[in-house]
Amino acid sequence: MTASRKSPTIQDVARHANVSAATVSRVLSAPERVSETTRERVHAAVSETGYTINQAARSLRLKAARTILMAAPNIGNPYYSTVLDAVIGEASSRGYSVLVATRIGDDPNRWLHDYLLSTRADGLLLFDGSLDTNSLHGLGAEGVALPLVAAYDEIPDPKVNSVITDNRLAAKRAVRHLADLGHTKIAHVIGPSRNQSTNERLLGFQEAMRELGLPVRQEWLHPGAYNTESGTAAAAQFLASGELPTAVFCGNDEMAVGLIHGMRQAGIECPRDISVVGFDDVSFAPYYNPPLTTMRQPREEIGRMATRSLIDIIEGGAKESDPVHVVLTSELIVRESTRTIR
Amino acid sequence: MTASRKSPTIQDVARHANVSAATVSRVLSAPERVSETTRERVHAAVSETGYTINQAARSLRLKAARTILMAAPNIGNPYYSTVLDAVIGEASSRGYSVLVATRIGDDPNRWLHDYLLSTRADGLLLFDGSLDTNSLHGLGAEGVALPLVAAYDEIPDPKVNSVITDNRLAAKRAVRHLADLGHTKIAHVIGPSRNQSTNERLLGFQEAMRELGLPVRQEWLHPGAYNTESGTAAAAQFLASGELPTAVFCGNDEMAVGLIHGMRQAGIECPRDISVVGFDDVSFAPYYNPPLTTMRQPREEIGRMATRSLIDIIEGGAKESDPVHVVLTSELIVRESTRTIR
DNA sequence: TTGTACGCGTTATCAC
DNA sequence: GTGATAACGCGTACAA
Repeated sequence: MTASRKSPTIQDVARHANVSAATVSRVLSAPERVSETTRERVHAAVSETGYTINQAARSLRLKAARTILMAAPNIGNPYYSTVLDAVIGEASSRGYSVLVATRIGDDPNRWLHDYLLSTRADGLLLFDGSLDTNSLHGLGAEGVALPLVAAYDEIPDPKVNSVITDNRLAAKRAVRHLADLGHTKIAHVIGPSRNQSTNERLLGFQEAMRELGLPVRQEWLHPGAYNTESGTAAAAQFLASGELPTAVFCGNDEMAVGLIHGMRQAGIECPRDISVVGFDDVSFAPYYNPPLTTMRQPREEIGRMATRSLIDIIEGGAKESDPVHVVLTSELIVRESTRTIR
Repeated sequence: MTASRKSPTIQDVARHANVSAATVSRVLSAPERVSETTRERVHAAVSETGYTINQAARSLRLKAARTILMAAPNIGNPYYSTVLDAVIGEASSRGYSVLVATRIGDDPNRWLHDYLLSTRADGLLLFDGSLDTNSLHGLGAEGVALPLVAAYDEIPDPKVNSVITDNRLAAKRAVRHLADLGHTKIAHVIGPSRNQSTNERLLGFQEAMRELGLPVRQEWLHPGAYNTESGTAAAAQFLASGELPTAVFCGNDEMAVGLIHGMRQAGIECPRDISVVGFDDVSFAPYYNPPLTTMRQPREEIGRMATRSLIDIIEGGAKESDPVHVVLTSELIVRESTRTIR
């Protein structure tokens, strides 16, 4: 209720404890370098005054914010939000805060400047596959080493640290699963084309089909957008294609669900009439009706590993020489949305 | 490739443009207060040097970080992630960054200190209903006005700004919908008890049942945790209760889905044998099988409004006198998981 | 073990 | 319209 008083500074604490500001600072960051008695006095003064360190001043002095930035295309998507959860867990356990940004806009360079080269964030966790790593790496070349971990897909630039999953291999395994069940008429719902993981999955699909000697029909390739709506649109497209595929490999679970929904509207039941494989194994996948067969992405693992690498890079200094490349494997989870062909 | 050079400061720009640092600062924040010609010269110097403002220094000087903090219990939950998406959208359109924190820990005071009273964030968006607003408000009383908007439920403390939904009313409407369909044996899957919205929904359920002259059976009340697992557990409990309810009102969609799944395992089909109403209308609700009847929460709206209020408070200074209280209404979305009783 | 003095990069204030 | 100057709060040589 009192009028808004200035928050206490390290000087105030120093006065309270009859020591210098430097000593207070030492108590807070290197307690062993100060005597037992003064340490106690300072601690008491800290709680008396309700002192909290001023992060802005600290960041200015240290040229580090102890904050990382996670950039994702759409945090409302369950995939990214699960990853974010893991990122926050790992980061905060190491004393880092997490800044989140979406919809990066058309000028990633300007944007990155704003965030990273401004003592706002010490490093970038890049989950946006639609971004060009060249323009990012260009930043690093300006003289400032940019701690960056890309965690969305096969990175073309080996200089960029990355945590990825084997999208292509995973896609092949999904298609093989369908083929093992006797399916030969297999369609694919593709993700957004700007996204690199999309392309890897498409490549895996095509590769598997070729290896199996199965034809890829253009009408059975639907360009989607990783959301339920495009799954439903895919269903409409396949329905209109004259002949119906007996199985569909979808680029993610949301599209799979949209597809199944759309098919059901037309009287085509999954898995009775059509088998569907999703991708990601989002939280509701096992609870869907039918429970979804899908490629599980180790989302928490991705978030954890990427964060760990990034902070290691930040703290270890920029060891430009040896970029980290982690490849995690996806797992086929067979549930009830796929079955042997009649 | 060059050795890591220091990033350019406002002084460097000033030298390049043959002006003082003060002028550069003015060009950046109040361009109209500087002549056309020097303005151009400064802009040129900015791009030549690749200058970016140092936010830490700026925050230190201004005592503001242009950053807000969103605290939520679990960002992996689709409910919060959708809200976060809206929060980020609104915040960035007003030039603010968003810091996200979960797992606040046992000492919210200390935690808030760290984040808020340290020029790291200018305000708090509180989505964690398990937190005690008293200890939060206590902070404000220490002399520092804490910009805070609580956005999870009916706030007991009228001094705290809030954006809420009418949970109790919404619960009543859900139950009435079931009763209108002829149901009298109605169960409820409750959310986590620490959460206040849970209690409001429970209260609404009980109130509606009383007004309808319907009995509330203890075995048909299941204490859940807002996740799919507890929905399945609820199904098991109801199955074991001797008599099965013909309808269930679930505290959120994830539990509804878990319940339907669990029931199906036991041969009880929804909506044939049991009607289910969820809460939230998460993204997959319309695509579930059966499409879920649910109370839609205006999640984006909640995120937007809360963020807007918070930033207004931050920028308008702490007008302690008139806290903002926004109540948004939920909407009943009737789909196919509910039907008239046989 | 502790204190002094300086600088991190910015903006507001006051002159000119 | 523009420049000089001080101050924001902290950490760290260096000195004692």
